[in-house]
Amino acid sequence: MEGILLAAEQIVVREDFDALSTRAVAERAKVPVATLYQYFADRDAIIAALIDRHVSAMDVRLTEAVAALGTYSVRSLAQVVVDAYVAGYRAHPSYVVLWFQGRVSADIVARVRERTSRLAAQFHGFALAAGLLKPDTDVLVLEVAADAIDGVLDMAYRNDFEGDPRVLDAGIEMIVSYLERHATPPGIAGVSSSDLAARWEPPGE
Amino acid sequence: MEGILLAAEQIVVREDFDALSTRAVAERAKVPVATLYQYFADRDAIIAALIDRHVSAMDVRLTEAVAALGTYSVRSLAQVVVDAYVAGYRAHPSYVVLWFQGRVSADIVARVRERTSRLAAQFHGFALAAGLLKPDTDVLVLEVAADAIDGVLDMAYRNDFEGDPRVLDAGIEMIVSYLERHATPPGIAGVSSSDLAARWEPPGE
Amino acid sequence: MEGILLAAEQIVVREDFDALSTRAVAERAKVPVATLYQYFADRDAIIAALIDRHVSAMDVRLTEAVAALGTYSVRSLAQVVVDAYVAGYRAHPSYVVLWFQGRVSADIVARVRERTSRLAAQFHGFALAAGLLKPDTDVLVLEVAADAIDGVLDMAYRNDFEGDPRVLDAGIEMIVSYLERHATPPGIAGVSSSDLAARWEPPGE
Amino acid sequence: MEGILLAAEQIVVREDFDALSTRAVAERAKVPVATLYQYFADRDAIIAALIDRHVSAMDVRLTEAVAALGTYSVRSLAQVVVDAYVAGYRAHPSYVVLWFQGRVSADIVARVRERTSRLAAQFHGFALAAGLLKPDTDVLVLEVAADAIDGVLDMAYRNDFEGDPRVLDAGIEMIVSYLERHATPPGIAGVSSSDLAARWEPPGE
DNA sequence: CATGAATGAGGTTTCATTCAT
DNA sequence: AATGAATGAAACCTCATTCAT
Repeated sequence: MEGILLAAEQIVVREDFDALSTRAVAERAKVPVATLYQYFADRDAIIAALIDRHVSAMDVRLTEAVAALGTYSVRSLAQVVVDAYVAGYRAHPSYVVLWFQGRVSADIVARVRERTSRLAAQFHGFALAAGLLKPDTDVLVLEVAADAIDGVLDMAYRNDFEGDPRVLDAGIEMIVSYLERHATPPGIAGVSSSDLAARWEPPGE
Repeated sequence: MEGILLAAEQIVVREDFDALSTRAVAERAKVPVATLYQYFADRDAIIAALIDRHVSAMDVRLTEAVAALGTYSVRSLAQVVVDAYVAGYRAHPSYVVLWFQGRVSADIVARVRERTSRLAAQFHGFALAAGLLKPDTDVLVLEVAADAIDGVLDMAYRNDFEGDPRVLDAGIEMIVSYLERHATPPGIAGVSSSDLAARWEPPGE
Repeated sequence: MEGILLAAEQIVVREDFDALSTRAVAERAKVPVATLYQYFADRDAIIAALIDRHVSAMDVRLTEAVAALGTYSVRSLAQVVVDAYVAGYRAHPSYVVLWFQGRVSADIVARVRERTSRLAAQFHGFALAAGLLKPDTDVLVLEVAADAIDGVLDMAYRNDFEGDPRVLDAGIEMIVSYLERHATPPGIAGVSSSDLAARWEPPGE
Repeated sequence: MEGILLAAEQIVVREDFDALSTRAVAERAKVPVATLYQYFADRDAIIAALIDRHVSAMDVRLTEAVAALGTYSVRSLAQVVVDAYVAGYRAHPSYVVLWFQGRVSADIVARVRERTSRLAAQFHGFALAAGLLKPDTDVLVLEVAADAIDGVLDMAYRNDFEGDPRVLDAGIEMIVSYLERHATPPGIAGVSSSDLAARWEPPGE
């Protein structure tokens, strides 16, 4: 079962998403196709499991990276998020393909969207409590920003398997400029972690 | 041959991109499958032809929309580009699917990228001649912006078949803020078309 | 094990005979598939057990119904047999499917045939002893009649899940007309149960 | 395409109906499986084509046999119908399996039923015009009789691949006794073909 | 006695493409 | 130029059964 997911990941990274067929996974994992169906209801379930892994790993990375920040500002938050993704993609190149091409069934799309909303809500709560965003800032702003980060990463990785750094930098610029419209002066200038009014909480399941 | 492309477009818009099989196209066009191969080398060639149509139509729209502007600024340019795309998608819903899911073969990807570069170069030439961007602005800036617009549209249409207007607005905001970093004061404030130092030239084939 | 057979029955009645897979049975019985093989040699053995249940239940019904008759004639016997089956099918709709589609392996076919012969012999012995059929009537006549009743029921239930009453009535008419060719005058006119020369014996296992 | 149907027939007669898989047909016909789908929409279409052949051949046999009768009575009609089927089954043993196990999809069931109705109507029209059945005889009687003949044949062939002649004879007895209840005296005694008031017409499509 | 895990064999269907006519 | 016919390859999935634990 571990082996199956590993094989699926390897296929995705060495070939492309469309190559992720049950046959190919089975062959690479060196198990009969029927064995796949012991662990996964169908092909979509394999993709979903892969994406879930990705999401979990990314959430851990993100949480830790944010917690480790020395200075909190909308810029440093945007930067740290993008950096976490980039680090994650570097460690597991399959994530790039999975994340941007794997939203294949309605079920998976819904799960990814739900997760984006959860993240946005978490950042919204934190940024407001910490005084980085104006008190009347709508959650929507963070949802759009989250989507934008997703889009920037898509752009950066679409044509460049390593993630085009110019696109990444430009993307961060764009997002920061958008967020700063809703930021407080400290949210723009930055607040030292020791002066922070709120604690960053890891997301619960 | 016209009929074949028409059929292909209808399939893409009524079903989805994966439904664009040679058999489906032939059936809808009411020609035998073998006949497709008289006009197109293979399935990818059909997709490429479809995308070429899209690109041509969009380029015409874009060119005309830019030429018709009353006031030129980086903001009005960004806005008019996004508007042109939105209008194009509204007129031909198949474009949404084609554009964001049709980049299927390396050949097609290369063509799309080449076209983005061409557009970016054109805008770069115009904006510099018209004094909207600082003279030392690199073409890169406009390529990144062009990619960003593409990404914003992708975001806006990914989850919402009509194009999420909030995402579109936020996206324009982001792009404008990025471009204004490289803009001249008139590029920010806007220049009346009658005072324009340069002419906007339609792109040649 | 009771649960397994119950599950199998439910599947047959809610879906159809082809849905009676080991997996489906195990799932519905909430036991692992492997556990089925503790109680049954293979899939056919489950079907056979199901049919055996059906046969036993039907035999009990039949025996009691015949024993309860007030007047004995070939007509009343044919009628009571068909009625007993119809009542059985009404009580256990799974029997319809099982009986007419369940003869799947040579083993099961042989068992069903053996049972038909047994029933025919029993009726033959009784009818002769009771003076309802001419003394020289061959067992064959009753075997054919038994098969005919089976056929009539098949006909009646093949197209109509409730059993087409017109077909049932016509079928009884046909069988009676056939049996009356071999019947004695009392076998046609009917004999009161109190005047009966022979006792109806329940079939032994 | 001829070869495909031939192969399908051979499989049905040498193995059984469940062995009629696309793979098996293709193998025996020595064509790739994909070729089947050039001529048949799916597996059911193959079965349907087989049954259609059967029906057509049987209808021809039936029509000719009835037309060749010297004496017309309900008995001779019942006999000739059963004889025609028996001769058909002898010539093409696959028909037995097809006819009694091939009614697998709703579509096929409907077609078979429609054909039975057509035949019944045809016999009804003829027998009334020829004065063999009482003028007020309902079509229903002939539909039930047609079903009964079907049932008798099923019985006769179910356990005996050659068709048990005792069952066939007994079956004819049953059907005749049923039909004679609705027959006119000439319908019972028989009418010479030269004295017949009506002509037997082949069924049109 | 119970069962998680594994699996070989097979099921139906679709695909893009070629080629002789 | 047009096309009917053919097809190799692959897609996803289900099945009954075994066996080591």
